[in-house]
Amino acid sequence: MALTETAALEAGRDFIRDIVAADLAAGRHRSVVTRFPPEPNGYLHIGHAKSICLNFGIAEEFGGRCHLRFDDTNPTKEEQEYIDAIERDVRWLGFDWGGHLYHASDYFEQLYQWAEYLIREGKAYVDDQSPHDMRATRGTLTEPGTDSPYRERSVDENLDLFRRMRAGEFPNGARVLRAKIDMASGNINLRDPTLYRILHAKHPRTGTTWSIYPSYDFAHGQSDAIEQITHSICTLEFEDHRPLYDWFIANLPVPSQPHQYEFARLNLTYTVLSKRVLTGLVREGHVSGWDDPRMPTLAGLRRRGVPAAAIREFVKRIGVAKANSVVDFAMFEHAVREVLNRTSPRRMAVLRPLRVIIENYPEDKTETLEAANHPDDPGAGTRQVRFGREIFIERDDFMENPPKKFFRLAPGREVRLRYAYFITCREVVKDESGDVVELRCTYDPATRGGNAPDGRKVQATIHWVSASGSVPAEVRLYNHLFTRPEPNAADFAADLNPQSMEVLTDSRLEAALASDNIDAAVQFERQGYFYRDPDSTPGRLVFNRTVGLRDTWAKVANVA
RNA sequence: UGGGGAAUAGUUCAACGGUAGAACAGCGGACUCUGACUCCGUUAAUCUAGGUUCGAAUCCUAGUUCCCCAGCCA
Repeated sequence: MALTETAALEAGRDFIRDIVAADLAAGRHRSVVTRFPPEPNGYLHIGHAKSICLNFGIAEEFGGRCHLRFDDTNPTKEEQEYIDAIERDVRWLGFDWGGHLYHASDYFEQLYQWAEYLIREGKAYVDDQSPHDMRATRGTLTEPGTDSPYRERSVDENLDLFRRMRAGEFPNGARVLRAKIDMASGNINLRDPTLYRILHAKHPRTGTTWSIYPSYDFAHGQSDAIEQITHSICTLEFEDHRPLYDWFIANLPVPSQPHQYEFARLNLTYTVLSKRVLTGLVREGHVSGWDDPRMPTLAGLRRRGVPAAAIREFVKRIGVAKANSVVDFAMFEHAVREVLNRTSPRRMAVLRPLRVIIENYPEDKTETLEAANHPDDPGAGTRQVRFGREIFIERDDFMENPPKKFFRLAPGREVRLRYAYFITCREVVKDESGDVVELRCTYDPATRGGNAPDGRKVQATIHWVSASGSVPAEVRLYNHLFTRPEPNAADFAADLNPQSMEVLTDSRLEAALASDNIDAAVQFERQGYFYRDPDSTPGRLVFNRTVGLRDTWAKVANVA
């Protein structure tokens, strides 16, 4: 099938898409088939999203298909929970494998038959060496290995032993099946790699049917071949497995000839994308779970309020190449803001409230004012917000002794309450310790809705909620999980940011937020994008900050 | 002293022998009922040394630096 020009333009170009396009143009394949092959031993993270978008994206753009295949060859590490989570997350990201859901374990019998085939061809043997001895005879990076004393067993003996391995006659670790390639190869993967190991373990799908399991190398390429995968795309660390991948394809009667291509995995500043580390964070309780909003997992990002579209947009922007790289986290935040700015309804919320009494506003009066749901999109409609004599503003929006560049409320100064009135600060009320606890202000009734008939200007517009028109809430602010741009994965606990989560317990939200039933992030005006957390109860809303708005004032304030 | 890869603005990615370009970040400005958004401007790069060529980021040679590989993990 041909690639449409618009799809090509939108997709952008990278060396892998170039290869696919060239293969199609040269007629090497009639259509492209890719696959995303996760091992179900953890949750998917944003690094996987890069691979998912690449594999499913290429299939989409070139009119082919992409399979979801679980690489479930190690039952000691894999769990059903992960299988379920991975399917959910790929779907959430926006991709569809149609009927093409597969498992390496679907091919266990075929793989086994191919292993016997290699034995009969004299290209595989059962090795009785212990793991320790195998390591010792493998050689080093600079010295060749030495042949196993079991390397020249007869085909019959190998077959017998291998069948007995399958039958479960031997304990874990007693023997392995190895390919007979070259113990002196400069590529260590070719020094008689292990094809099967004995593992008396229950597999999530095959149960106790098997007591031997194929290695990644023996399973992956052949699974690709069975599924007629044309382009098997993986990360750089598999580059020197490619000769082995090709060796199996060349030496086995497989139904197709897939090729492997490698790209650089994603790294992000202030983030660790390693299953080992992510699993450690969860198991050691540094986070509340795989879906903790500080986690770079898709589940965590989703709970934080990051839309799938933002992740796709981010992946599109970072490109695909073969050079190791670390992407600035700001690039990710930019993609999130870009999508959310376009799509999020606006609301007002006061995170750290400061009480304001409007002295000239009648005690018993309240009124409703109209506020736009999205200032740049009239089609988004409006909502009513309640105003009254007692309101709350953000503590940060008042300074008793403002520096030159501070435009917001200060004693004697007039500002606009968004969509409401101009107010002027008349008096600052403090407690015994000198902390500001309340402001006494006056409002100008003529400025209703936020415009002064006399055309006078104010320097700032601030957000607010009224005491009677708001509900209390908990708001969770997140910062980087790690303190350093490039955390030490080997000792990740040392680089954890103790301030990665700040919980505000007495925020107040515009009442509409209590009844909104929006399953997406909302912009709290002037602050950022926030998403309702499942910890919310009917009586107490909990919101997560997805990402803050750009804050140039913070920069100015920091410099001063 | 083995094998496999990679080197372009601060960061990520383009440029496929013919004017080194974009995005993010930074800086300056305009606009603004969000110090947001948007818009405008601006700083800033070909790892080094040779060679081929009218012309090299691109081809060749030598070197430098960085990454991956010695699981019965993937």
